Amino acid sequence: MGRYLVTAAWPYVNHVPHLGTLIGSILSADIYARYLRLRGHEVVFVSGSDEHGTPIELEARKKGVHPKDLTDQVHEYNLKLWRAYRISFSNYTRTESKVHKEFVIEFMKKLEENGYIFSQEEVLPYCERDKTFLPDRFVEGTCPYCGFERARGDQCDNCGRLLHPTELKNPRCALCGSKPVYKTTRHWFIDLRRIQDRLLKWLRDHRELPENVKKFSLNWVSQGLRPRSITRDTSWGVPAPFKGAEGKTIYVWFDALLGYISATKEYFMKSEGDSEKWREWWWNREVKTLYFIGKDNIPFHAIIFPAMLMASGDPYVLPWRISATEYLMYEGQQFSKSRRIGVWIDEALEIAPADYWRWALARMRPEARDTNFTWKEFYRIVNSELNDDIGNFVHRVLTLIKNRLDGEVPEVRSLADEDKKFVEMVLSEARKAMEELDVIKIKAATDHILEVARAGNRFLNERQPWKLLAEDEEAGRSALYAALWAVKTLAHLLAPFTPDAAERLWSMLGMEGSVHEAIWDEWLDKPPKPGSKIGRVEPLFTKLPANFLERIDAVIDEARVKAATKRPPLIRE
RNA sequence: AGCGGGGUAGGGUAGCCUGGCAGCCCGCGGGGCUCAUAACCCCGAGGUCGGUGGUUCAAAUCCACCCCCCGCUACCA
Repeated sequence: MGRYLVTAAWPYVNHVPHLGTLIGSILSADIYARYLRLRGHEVVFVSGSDEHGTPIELEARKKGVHPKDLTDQVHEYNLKLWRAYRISFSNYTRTESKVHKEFVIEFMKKLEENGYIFSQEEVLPYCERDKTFLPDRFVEGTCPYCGFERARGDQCDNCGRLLHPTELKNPRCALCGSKPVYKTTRHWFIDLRRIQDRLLKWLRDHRELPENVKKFSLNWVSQGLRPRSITRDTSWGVPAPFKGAEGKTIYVWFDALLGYISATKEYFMKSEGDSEKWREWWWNREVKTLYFIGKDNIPFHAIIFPAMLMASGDPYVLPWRISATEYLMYEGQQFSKSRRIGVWIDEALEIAPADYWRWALARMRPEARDTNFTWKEFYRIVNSELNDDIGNFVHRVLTLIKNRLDGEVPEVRSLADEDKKFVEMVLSEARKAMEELDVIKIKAATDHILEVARAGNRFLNERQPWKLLAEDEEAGRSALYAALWAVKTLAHLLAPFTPDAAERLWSMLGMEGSVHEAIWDEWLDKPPKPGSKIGRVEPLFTKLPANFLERIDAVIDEARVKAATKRPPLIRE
């Protein structure tokens, strides 16, 4: 038994998360956290709302409210959504929490004490009308290379050239359109150069990082790290604790990354009233830490975060595994809040239950390349995989036992050879699912779950227990017992993926307790208990209506309307 | 432009590290079964493995160059 700290990237709460955010970090992490618990490990699973930063400040300003009003509402709403999606957080907190802010301040002071912080003057674009410094991408203008009129200060979206805001012709503030001026300001930097060698060695020797993360990071670090600014001229955020930095805040990324630690601290404070216990997890080399993120986040988790931990001088455990997904596309396009492309996770729940989304998104998890979410694929996964393959197999077996054996799990002296062979095959698929999960191949694991159901269907067709029972009762009972064993195996395997359905199946099987507490290492090989009574049998899943795809536009519209009424006022459209 | 990832039947994917008849799911065509949620099972058709060149007895797999998609490039998060 080990200790695992599972983390999911913190959603940025300028809006409700979309499906890509869900599978990219939080749902993947949840499936994994559930899996680890089912393997008997001690798990702390944390995440939280990422609240600071310019985009939220501006969004709030646009709505005429304080940023905290906005993030209060979105945070509370997201909490409800995570519950609805059965995300099994130990703690889902926020960057505005007291524990977090204090932690960040202490941590930053430590970096300064250790000599990793220095300050330097910079000349940055400033909007006098909005009274704010503008991040590069908030300066718009005409691209000096291709003439595109809506080029951003960091990059031209038309020709792809990297730009600097001073290069833009007719520069203007992206918010109000007025011409920015340049003002001198002082910022504080973390000197990553001093950690470069340690970081390089750590990356090189790392055996658990996936290829894509490792290569990318090694390459980046070997090219030489530069100091990185960690303060911003804004009041929205964690106050920068450095001497002379009054009125400035910590750059949102550095604050958010430390949330993994502060969330753990807060968890033990809340659950055990212990404000020191977090160190048993973070200052402990035996603890394995996992990070579930999207591919755009690799540098922050594989370079900057470990660098910060090293620079602290404290014995922090460095990332053990970082699972970076590619992107989920929506019908061939990027999800986009501003262009209203995609489905948001509250809207999704108005279309299908959480279990269906959890399974479908796991099946579409972009593990190797960007993956396209299509309604056609969603429909196929729900109707043909969940219902036809899994749900119907379960239903076949349970109704047979209900109708032919009085709903009682049969006593079988010894399984017939072909039944034994089938059970062995089922258990071997379960082991394969575990092997895939052990290396965080979540999608591949679901293949083995489906294979159990498919093999089960094949087995029923071949053995025809309904016929056997009439010809040779003992043989029929043996076959049904084997089939039931497969159903029980499915209940275990489905638990991390479709927790509600797995639990319902568990009780249909007449099992006691919760499937989520049945540790696989102890339970998976256990045969169904003869004599126990099958509970009320009902379909595990139901299909999406046959005309679902035809009327998908209407379905989405209805879902949007319904979801909108439940949203807090500041994010209602 | 540089760096990382990816391109495999109509769609979704495995295989690539370590070369040996290109595997699986959906869809499609045909058949079977009747326990079950109009389900399930079997058989079949469908591939210039992004392109070109090379190494090799043999290349999806190794090498070189090129094309396309995504991400990052240090002030979006």
